[in-house]
Amino acid sequence: MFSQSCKYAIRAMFLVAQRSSEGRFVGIKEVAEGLDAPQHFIAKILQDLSKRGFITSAKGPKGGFLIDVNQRNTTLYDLVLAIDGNKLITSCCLGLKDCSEKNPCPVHNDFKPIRKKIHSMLDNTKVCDYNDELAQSVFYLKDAGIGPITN
Amino acid sequence: MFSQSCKYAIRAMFLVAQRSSEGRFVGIKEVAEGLDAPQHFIAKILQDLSKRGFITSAKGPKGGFLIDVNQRNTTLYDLVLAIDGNKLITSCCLGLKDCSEKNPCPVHNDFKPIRKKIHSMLDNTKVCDYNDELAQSVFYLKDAGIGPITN
DNA sequence: AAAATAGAAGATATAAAGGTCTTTTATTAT
DNA sequence: ATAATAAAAGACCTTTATATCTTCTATTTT
Ligand code: FES
Ligand code: FES
Repeated sequence: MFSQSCKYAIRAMFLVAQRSSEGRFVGIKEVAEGLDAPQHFIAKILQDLSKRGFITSAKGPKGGFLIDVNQRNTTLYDLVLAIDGNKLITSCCLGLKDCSEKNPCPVHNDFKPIRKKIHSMLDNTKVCDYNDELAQSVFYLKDAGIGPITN
Repeated sequence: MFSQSCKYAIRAMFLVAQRSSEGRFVGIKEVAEGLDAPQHFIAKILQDLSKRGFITSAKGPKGGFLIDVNQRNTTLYDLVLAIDGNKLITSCCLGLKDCSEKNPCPVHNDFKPIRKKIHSMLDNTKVCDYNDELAQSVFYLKDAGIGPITN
């Protein structure tokens, strides 16, 4: 569905949105650990998001990443569009070069409403929408560790 | 959404289902041309589908591929499952190792019904369901050629 | 000013997906 | 039988995605 970079980007944005909501910068190491993801790969992705203006960065001690007031309006679709492009929403599911009513593949009519739903869902979700749920562990951004063996 | 192999496989199955419905074998070259896809790549995919029993093959002159009466019940989900696995339907959209109610990511609840819809759609579509529409060019399996320039 | 911290940048490595090519084997028609 | 046909098989190549590593630069604290 999404590329690995895009999945990490979305999770990282959720995490930074939540942890930076009080104004502090969140270090890259903290992000990587919070997602259980490779640090350098996350760094690259966050730097890209920073260039695109979705996130604010600061170097040096006390530096890191932060999502400011304006950036809180970023939607998941903004992120997906920037990283993976619009192909998920606009390209033919079966790979025809042109997805349209003029040249529909056999599944075109079936997938159209599904893609619309995906699109509206992504478009209606902002990166700060789950700050509370994340704080309260209603939702997670990494897999729960291997718990006690439950025999 | 689907891997390139999977997209080709679905389109190839639709094409062979339609063109072999009168009992003749459809050559690999004809399939590749009918899909506007690389012949050797299609060959590899069809051979794999043949091994898995989704399609019947015959060597030599008048040989090719055919979908027999039993194979007409193959659904798109059968194909997707064989080629791409079940990750589209069962894995976390944001890449968590375990997608479940116990450890849900922030989009889990939103994506759950969407994935269910995709699954049921694929499960309810058989490879021979569009034989007529394909014959009548209601649906297409390759892009229409560059038509006359319409100034 | 010096040292420590932490992101920026880009080269490099690895793996997976996508695609091509050649040789072999089986079948049919002559 | 022989020649022609067409799939089977597998080696090989290319591209893209994913991940890692090293060096550089900016900032803060002491
Ligand atoms: S033409 Fe295939 S999804 Fe629209
Ligand atoms: S946990 Fe992410 S989709 Fe289920």
